[in-house]
Amino acid sequence: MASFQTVKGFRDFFPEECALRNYITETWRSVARRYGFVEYEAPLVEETNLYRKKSGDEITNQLYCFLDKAEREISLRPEVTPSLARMATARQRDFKKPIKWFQIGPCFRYEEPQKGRGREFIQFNADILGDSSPATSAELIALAIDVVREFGISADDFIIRLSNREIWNTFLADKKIAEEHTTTFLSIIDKIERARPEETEKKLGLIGLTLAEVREFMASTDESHPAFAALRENLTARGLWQFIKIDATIVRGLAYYTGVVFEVFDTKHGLRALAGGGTYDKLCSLMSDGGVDMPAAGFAMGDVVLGLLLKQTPGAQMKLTSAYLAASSIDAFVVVADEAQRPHALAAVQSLRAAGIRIDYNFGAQKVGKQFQTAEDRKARFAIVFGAEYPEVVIKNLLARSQSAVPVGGLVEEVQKLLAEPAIGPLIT
RNA sequence: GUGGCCGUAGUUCAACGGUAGAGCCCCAGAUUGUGAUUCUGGUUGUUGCGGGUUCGAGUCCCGUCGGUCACCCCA
Repeated sequence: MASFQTVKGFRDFFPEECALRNYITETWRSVARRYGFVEYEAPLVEETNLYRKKSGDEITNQLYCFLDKAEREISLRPEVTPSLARMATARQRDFKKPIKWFQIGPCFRYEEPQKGRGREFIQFNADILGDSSPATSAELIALAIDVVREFGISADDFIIRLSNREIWNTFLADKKIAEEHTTTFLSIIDKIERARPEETEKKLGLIGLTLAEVREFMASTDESHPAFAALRENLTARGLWQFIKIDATIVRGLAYYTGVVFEVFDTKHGLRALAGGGTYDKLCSLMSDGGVDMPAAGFAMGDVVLGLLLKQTPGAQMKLTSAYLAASSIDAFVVVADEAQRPHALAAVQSLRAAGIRIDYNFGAQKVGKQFQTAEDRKARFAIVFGAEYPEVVIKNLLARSQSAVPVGGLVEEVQKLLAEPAIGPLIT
């Protein structure tokens, strides 16, 4: 038994998990680029005050924070948006608007680990700054949809729940409710499906509302509401409106959202939110003390819930499996059948690798049968045998179980030619 | 931060309060130039850690660390 364990809530990435992580991050990156987003990165740690300034209690009591050797208050980043706002406002004149940026990297939250939640997770952030039109939200939602679909998760498997905080602002204004109650009110709405009705009624009563009138307003809010008109037109033109479900209870806890808010959920497994985001037009102004007033919108997607969903969705799992195979397999295994030929085999190993072919071999003398077994275990397509017949070498196709001999001088070209052919072999491996 | 369940070999799990075991994995051999199957042999533990009860604790009690699930909230 090892003396050390991982720190609570952190995880090891053994090759299988690492392949999953890489597959997820590479997919995020490729789809984001397809949408014209450019990658950036921010520090893993920031002054704790950066997060205090931006957020309500939700984030700050989940901060993974500590004092460094110079007694500075430091936090591991719980999210990247505050850093983004700091970076973007600091140099906003250097970039043409709209700024379309994405980021992929670990974030940390100090909370109790549970299903779909650790203290470390990898997050994908996509944000658009400097354009306040509904087209930004539409672009982000479209990106979120295409990212999820790229993993092999189909329209049956997920849904976007969409709302807009402005409909509640209008509602409160109509009811003559003071603006100071807005935050309290939104947190009641956020919990309305989970809390007991009597309690909700009581809390609403304190700010001068009844549950009945709130419910009536919610029931009357659907996709025909004017607040969604432009977004609906945009996403309908893209053929993506079918993924949207209007849900007025989506307000999102983070205090800084101002308009459109949305969350991505799976439809079959009751998992936590896959992704969430919205518009946050005031954040840049807040973070720059009024220096830069720049509209913004964005969303974040985490790797943990997504990974759970990928493993549970058949179409997604096939892609996942082939990504793992591609990450762990080699093209050919060099078998040293006669130790006297090892120097020649090593020379060939180097030549093959220089040509970009993935090659492995056994470090020391080993029975030929064992070497073939290793080649099989490594999912190599070919075994290349160096034996007494050198300078002839034998190339064996491990799937078709056929073999041929070539002079060593033509080995690299021959292997390249064979690898270019489609793999043929037993369907069941 | 609060609560439930769990912690035994690399791994999955057994073991009535009474000598810590099995399958798989791994290594070697049967098989000295060809992959399966099979067979044989072998390595591996301060039972997470620390106290307590007991003649005796993997087992019961307390604490602690970790895992897991839920609350809270969210990626």
